Amino acid sequence: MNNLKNLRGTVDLFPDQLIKWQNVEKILLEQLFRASIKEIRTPILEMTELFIRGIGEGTDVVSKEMYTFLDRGERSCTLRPEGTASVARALIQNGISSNPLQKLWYMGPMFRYERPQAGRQRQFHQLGVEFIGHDSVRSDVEIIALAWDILGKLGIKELNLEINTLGDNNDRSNFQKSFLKWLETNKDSLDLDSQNRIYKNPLRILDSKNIQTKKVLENAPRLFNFLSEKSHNRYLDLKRQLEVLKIPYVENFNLVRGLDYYTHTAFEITSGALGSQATVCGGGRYDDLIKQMGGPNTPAIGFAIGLERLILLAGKELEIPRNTDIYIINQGLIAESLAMDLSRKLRNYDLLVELDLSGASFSKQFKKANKLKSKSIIVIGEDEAVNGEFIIRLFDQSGNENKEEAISFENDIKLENWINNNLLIN
RNA sequence: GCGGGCGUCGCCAAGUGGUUAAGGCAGCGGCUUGUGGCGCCGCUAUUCGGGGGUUCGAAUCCCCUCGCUCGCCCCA
Repeated sequence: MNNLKNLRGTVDLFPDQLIKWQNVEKILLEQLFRASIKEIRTPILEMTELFIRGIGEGTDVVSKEMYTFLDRGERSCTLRPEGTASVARALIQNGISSNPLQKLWYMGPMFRYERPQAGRQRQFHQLGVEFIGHDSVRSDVEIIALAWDILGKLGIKELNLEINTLGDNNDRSNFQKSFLKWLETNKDSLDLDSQNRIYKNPLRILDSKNIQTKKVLENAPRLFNFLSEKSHNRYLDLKRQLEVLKIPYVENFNLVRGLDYYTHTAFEITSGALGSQATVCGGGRYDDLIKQMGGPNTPAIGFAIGLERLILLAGKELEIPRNTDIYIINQGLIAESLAMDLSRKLRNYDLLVELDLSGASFSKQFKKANKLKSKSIIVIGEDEAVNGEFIIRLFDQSGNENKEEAISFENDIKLENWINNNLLIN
């Protein structure tokens, strides 16, 4: 008995499923290309320290969800749980000042040790976009619009955009002082999880889903009231610009992202179709991160889209594979090499060509071609090998006689004409 | 990390203590020894996620374990 299995929370993807992945990725890449956003690739494995400093020690991601181990050189390594910290590190390390304004994207696997469920795996994939060095409200708007449009391009309906502002460092520490006092006096009315967060990560308490806690929080001080005039105006401007673009949003004053580095704008795009893992896209501004990590003072904003959740939401039309254009039926020693040679020649065209390698009877090979819904077939057997010409035939599912032609192995012009007239029309 | 549901062939499943574990799809072989669809015929689980136990007897009952799934938590 084979007891080798994939690790929990990881999956194997097979061709049938990957059609949808490939189609989705193709649309994503096209949108990013058109918006002139450039790709960056950073290592999947990084020093553990990077995430502790970048994401924040108090976060759940860092404190209990990382895949961390010692390598053979006794260095503590971690499989990346998200992409932003690595991008920031790479930019700082390679000299950010020579290119202070950048629009970047990345895509790839991320790892978090969590209990798997629908839309949540231990190895999952994210597309992330980061605008580095941009501090204008317009960059916030472009980031949000980009995320919104990408999801729209994939035909995903019924999405909700939630926005909030977290203010700058100053606003937040003013708020936290007052909030902490309030938490201490109201500690007993909070749920246990929230009580545990009071000193570790008080902001997250705002995002609690506990009904009782939610109710009590209604009387808590609001971050919004601690915003400086500048921060406040920034937020109003963001809303105004979103309205101009007719991007519908809902304000959620309790929206706090789970990673420590966010400032000002925070947003999430959710879908009811995903069950409890409703967030398909999350992002926000992180003006202090790069400086905190030892780089120059560089504002930035970004988002990440969860690809597994995106695949769940994307339409069925993206699951349809392209059918074979030409299926080459062949048998016999000479015929088989002629067939192989012809298949190579056919790769010069935008055609999906499959060479039958089974050596099975012609009947079997025909059945296979039929099963694959091949648009046409080429037959090469001993007769064809002797005569120096092959038969190419249009081939529809009904099994009726179809237009066919004998073409010499040397007559490339005739072959090309036949392809142009019969296969490349639409 | 905590709670609920589930686990029979590659996929979908019937079977809830009693001789050989239905059926469908897919796959393979044949009818057609070199020509498709459709159709017809045949083959494909010594075994019920894994391990232990109860019993004359277990896929069916009990325990443990693994996995999936839903919710909590967290997040994308």
